[in-house]
Amino acid sequence: MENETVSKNFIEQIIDADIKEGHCETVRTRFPPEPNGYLHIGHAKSIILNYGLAEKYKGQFNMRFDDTNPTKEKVEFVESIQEDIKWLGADWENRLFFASDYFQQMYEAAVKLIQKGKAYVSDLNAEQMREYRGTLTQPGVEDPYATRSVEENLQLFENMKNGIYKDGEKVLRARINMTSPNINMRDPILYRVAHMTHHRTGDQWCIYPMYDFAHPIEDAIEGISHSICTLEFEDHRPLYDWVVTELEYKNPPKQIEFAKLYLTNVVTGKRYIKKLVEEHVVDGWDDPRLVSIAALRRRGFTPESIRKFVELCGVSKANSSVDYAMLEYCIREDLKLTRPRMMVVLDPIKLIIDNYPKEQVEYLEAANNLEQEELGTRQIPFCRELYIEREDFMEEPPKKYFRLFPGNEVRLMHAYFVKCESFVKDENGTILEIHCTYDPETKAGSGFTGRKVKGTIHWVPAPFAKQCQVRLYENLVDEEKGVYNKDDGSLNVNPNSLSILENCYAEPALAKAKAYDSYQFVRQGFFCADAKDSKEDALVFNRIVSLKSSFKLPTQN
RNA sequence: UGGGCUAUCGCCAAGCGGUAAGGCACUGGAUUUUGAUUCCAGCAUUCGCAGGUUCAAAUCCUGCUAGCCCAGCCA
Repeated sequence: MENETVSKNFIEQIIDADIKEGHCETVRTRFPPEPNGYLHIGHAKSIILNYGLAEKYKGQFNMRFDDTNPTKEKVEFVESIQEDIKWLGADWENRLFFASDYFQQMYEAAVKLIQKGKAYVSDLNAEQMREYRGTLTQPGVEDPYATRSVEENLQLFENMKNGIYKDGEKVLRARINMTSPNINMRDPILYRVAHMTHHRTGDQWCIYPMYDFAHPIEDAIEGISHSICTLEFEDHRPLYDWVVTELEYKNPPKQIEFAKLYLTNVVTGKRYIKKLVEEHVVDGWDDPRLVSIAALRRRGFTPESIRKFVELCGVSKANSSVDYAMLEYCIREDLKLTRPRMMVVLDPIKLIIDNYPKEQVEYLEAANNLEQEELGTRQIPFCRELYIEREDFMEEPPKKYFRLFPGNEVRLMHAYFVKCESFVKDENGTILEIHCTYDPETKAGSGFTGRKVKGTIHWVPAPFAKQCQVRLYENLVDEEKGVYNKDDGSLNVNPNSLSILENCYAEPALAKAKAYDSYQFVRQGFFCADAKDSKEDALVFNRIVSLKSSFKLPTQN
């Protein structure tokens, strides 16, 4: 639609050059998670990046589970991950792969390296391995088993595969350079022994390839052109290239690294979230205050808003933390013209229209979205007793308060002008009810232009309103103190991250809200029916995000 | 103290030797049946710092400084 010229990110520039120079004919990307947890907003960046690149270059996007370590993986996660990616809209068509499907090829690749004299079996245990590896500043020392013959290595490796050895007893190492300044090149381990049942291959294998060996092979087998990963793998690139070169793949994939997406004031650490779940601070991994894909979905974020957000953030190699306000902007932007704007009173106070006949009810037609006519209209019953927002009335208003106060007239949205005549207080000074008179001539849609009124407030007809629960959210962690406690590294949890309002009143049309249905509640924000807890006769709404507001009550001093 | 990477507005981010895009946030002002939206205007003489090359440098060179990553038989 819009033809704004968006500058290309550095990855697109690399791809352009690769195509121009003939390094690759088609673009093929992949998203390769290990099924060991739930996906979060950071993964969304990678998914959308990889999928988007495939789309832009008319290539293909593969889904691949990097399941090379059975000690950490669960089928539960291979399911939730697929669900989340589908929801985000990244379509892998029929290309769903598992690294474990390539175990035989990886085994053969290892044999090939042994035959080339590029790999050997070592008996060093983990501790010795660490000692021989050296440190960041000291070079490593040659493995005493590095001199074994090809024949012996072949036999030993086969024994490893056949389950002759216990876990940790032997490993297969690449023969590269023990004195490399890059620790990853100091004869990295290619295969380890693990007598463990794999969630897909069962007990077929008792040796499993390491990431650095497996990943380039997976990419090469699938014909990936650009293997995009995060910055911490930069030091692994020489090894990645070593593997595809030694294995002599014809059009080897190219690894490109980008910076992860961090959001300000959110919790992403797995162990922190685990603790929050265990301590019941949050209601599971999909608690709406979290930023897992499941949590964002439950909160009411849309795939479009997440995609927009990732696009807005851009891609670079600079570590950065994106302001949460950017995410809020994206969801407001998506919902503002696509969702009905309804009236819900969160903190009710009764308003009685003294000059409106007691038993009378009239049905007012209201546009669902004044900026989007296609969204249609609805009928709202109007009668003598209404609820309005407690904060929309003040006995003694400050300057520039243009809501209800004694003697002032406001517009009831979609209805009439009402003027405050009196109010009732109890002995504690709490306002119990407000009495108004209405002017029949000011009916909405009547074309009345006799006078203007500065304030418009929302309302709900008391006898017809649906009582519901509304959940308001703030950051899970304290914005002032920072996410982590400086002393012990614990989380600075915000005690007000969740407010549950039980006594809210929604206009009748909201009774049909189903799981994930979202709306604008006029003057309050965007809300979504909670997928877990909202029931037909016990509605629960999550506030996705508030509306922006430049209104501030002057603080008394 | 080895190696790799990064530094452009409060937060992201373009820029690729010809004189600082854009978005978010923020600040005015107009319109408004949401103090929302929309609209219009403002928002880096300066690119981590210091030198150098050049008619010309955020872009090239040199030297610093700061931050991130690497010593799993994790990915």
